[in-house]
Amino acid sequence: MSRKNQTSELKSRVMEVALGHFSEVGIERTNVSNILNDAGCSVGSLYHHFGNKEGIAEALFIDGVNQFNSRLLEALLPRRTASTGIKAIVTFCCEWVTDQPELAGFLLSREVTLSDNAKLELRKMDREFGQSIYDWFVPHVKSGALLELPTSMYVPLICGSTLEYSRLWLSGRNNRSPGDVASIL
Amino acid sequence: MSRKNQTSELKSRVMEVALGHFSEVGIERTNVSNILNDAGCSVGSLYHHFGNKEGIAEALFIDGVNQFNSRLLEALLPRRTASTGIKAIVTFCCEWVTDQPELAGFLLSREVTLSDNAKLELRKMDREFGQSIYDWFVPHVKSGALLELPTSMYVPLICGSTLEYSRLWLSGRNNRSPGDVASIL
DNA sequence: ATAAATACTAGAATAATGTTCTAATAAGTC
DNA sequence: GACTTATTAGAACATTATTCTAGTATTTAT
Repeated sequence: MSRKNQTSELKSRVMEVALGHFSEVGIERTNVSNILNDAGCSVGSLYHHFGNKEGIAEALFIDGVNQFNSRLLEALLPRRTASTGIKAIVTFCCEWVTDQPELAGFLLSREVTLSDNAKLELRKMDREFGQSIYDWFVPHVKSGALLELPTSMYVPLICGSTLEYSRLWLSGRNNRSPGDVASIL
Repeated sequence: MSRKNQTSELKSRVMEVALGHFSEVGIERTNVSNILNDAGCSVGSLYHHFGNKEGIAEALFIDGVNQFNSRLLEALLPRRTASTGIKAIVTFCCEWVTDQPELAGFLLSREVTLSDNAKLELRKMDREFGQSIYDWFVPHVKSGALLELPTSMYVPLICGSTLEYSRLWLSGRNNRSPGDVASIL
């Protein structure tokens, strides 16, 4: 195997293993040595690729947000009416959380403290994502199908309840999964 | 000063200082030694009173939830109609977050990993709080003023958007405080 | 094809820091 | 006033993330 492949395989193996530990006991309480053992990685390699323990969390976080954003857009953009669009967003959130509870829990926990670099990258992703969403929204606000509100309020209003329910489910405080609830929506 | 007073003063001094550090850089990245210095507390005392670093976070968490719950009930219980009640909850959340951003951020971050003991205590608080809320709700559901839904869905539906907006504001991602938004509600 | 440069791996050594432990001190109690 | 208990103190300890030096494989340039 070429080195590139070998390397990227090692990285994703580390990230996969780390996510398991992080979501089970939190970042602080997972030992680097456990990750090393489970992923079959040496100390040197890990620190070469990720810098430090937070670096793994950061990579996971950015990957996760990227995946979430692009899938959400896939679900939203084809919709032609305000109502089907909003429903698509809500349904997508519910299903995404239910399908990958570990990753969802990790992202929603906000346990990660991002480096300045990661913050910049995330802000860039935010802007691009926000712009795509905005473009979809504009015609529906203009047509009067959706209320005109300060832009910062749409996301919390549309996703807030769903995410809050998801948090409760992820922490084991209610039984029906968001995906299950969404299916009767 | 009596020892009891001295002790409880030391404890709250430690908690106050710790909250400052926690909300600034997170639990993991605050050094116990910084807390000790800033609070004027010895290693022995701190570990005697709190057990370990997480113990401080736990105490802060439980205190915070207690305070939030009791104040919310004060705001809700006097309301006589479904609509004024729901509005009271939303307004209260917005104002509470805005008034004590550090504590709110700390609670919403869910950075704390609770010990089994703390979980039990919290569950007990949850039950009592839930019961009080439930008692207020019942008549309004019966009268048809509020939809009948699975109980686990009321809190996310009523508070989710607000809390999500709060999280965004607390992380510096939008400018208008929840309290400010609520004032035009 | 060979040399030079680069990317990566390895794990022992180190440093940082949370926690324990023993002794001393002060407050409360009988 | 003696005794018990709660609290304080900080040096010693243990854990664990991270650094560092050396070595190995892979790519690139000549």
